[in-house]
Amino acid sequence: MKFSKATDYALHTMLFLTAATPDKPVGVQLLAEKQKVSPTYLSKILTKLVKAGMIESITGVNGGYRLKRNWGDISFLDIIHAIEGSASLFDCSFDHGPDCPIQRVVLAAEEKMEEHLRNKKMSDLVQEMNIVF
Amino acid sequence: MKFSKATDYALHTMLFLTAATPDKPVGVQLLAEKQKVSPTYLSKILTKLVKAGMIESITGVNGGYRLKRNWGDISFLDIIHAIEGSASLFDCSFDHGPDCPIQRVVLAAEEKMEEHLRNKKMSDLVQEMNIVF
DNA sequence: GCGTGATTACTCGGATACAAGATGTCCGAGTTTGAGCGG
DNA sequence: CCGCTCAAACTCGGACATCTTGTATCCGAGTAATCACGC
Repeated sequence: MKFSKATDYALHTMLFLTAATPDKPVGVQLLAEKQKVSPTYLSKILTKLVKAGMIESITGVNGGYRLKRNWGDISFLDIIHAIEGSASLFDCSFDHGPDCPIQRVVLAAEEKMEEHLRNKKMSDLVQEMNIVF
Repeated sequence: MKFSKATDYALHTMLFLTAATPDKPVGVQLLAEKQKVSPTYLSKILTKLVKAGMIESITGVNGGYRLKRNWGDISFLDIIHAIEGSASLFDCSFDHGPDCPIQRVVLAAEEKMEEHLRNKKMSDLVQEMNIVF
């Protein structure tokens, strides 16, 4: 029960892209270098974000990744779901009737967390901090 | 990022023990049978709960597991932490100064979830449901 | 009837096996920019 | 100066390799109740 490193990388990359100029794409090499991770691995992670429609990739020379137009709407939860999947954190494997009271409690708790993550946008962070990235 | 099955088993076992008579120990065989899991594996999980001080094991014939005296205080969070460990869900591996804004957001969200789990006790569940176990 | 020992029904802990997922690397393929070169 | 070609700088995607963790099993050891047996 832990967020994967991939999520860590994805969040930081999104923060960086949000803080950067939105027009120019940023190469995966630069992004990887900042976070001390191999470019190919980071590229694999970012592909998921592309498929989720948050960023787009520009191929060719001076290519890289760039935010899509709808940024500002992108929340922490969106990014986490894109990487980790959006399945619920808990599956009761025991069949005691239609619904499990334990599952109900845990899912309610999970919902609390997701609500917080849903309300936090990347753009909020950029505002409140002087970019030390 | 998912709760392990071990946590599932632990929660259900605790619910069962809470609902059962507190005096008599319950054999691991019965507990395992209910949840369709091997007794040896379940025993390994319950050992963690013993070490966390929630239950105690009675060796010998008619032995088994039994709640400790302080039940009623035991929350979902206690059980989950006993199984999964109490490390935080997120570690920022990037060093941008003293604290990471991303980490702050995620940990705050985690705290929301934990708060909910901390306030839910096993005894609450037993009351509100007619035991279908 | 009563003590004593053996049997039985349990849990405990370590060692081990297995599977799945996270992490990371490598390489071939496609794409765009830009430089070089010939006209 | 213009256009063509080619190399370089990129990302993309699949196929691996590796490592960690979760899941599960097996077995020997210890323990307590109970049963059997002999006195």
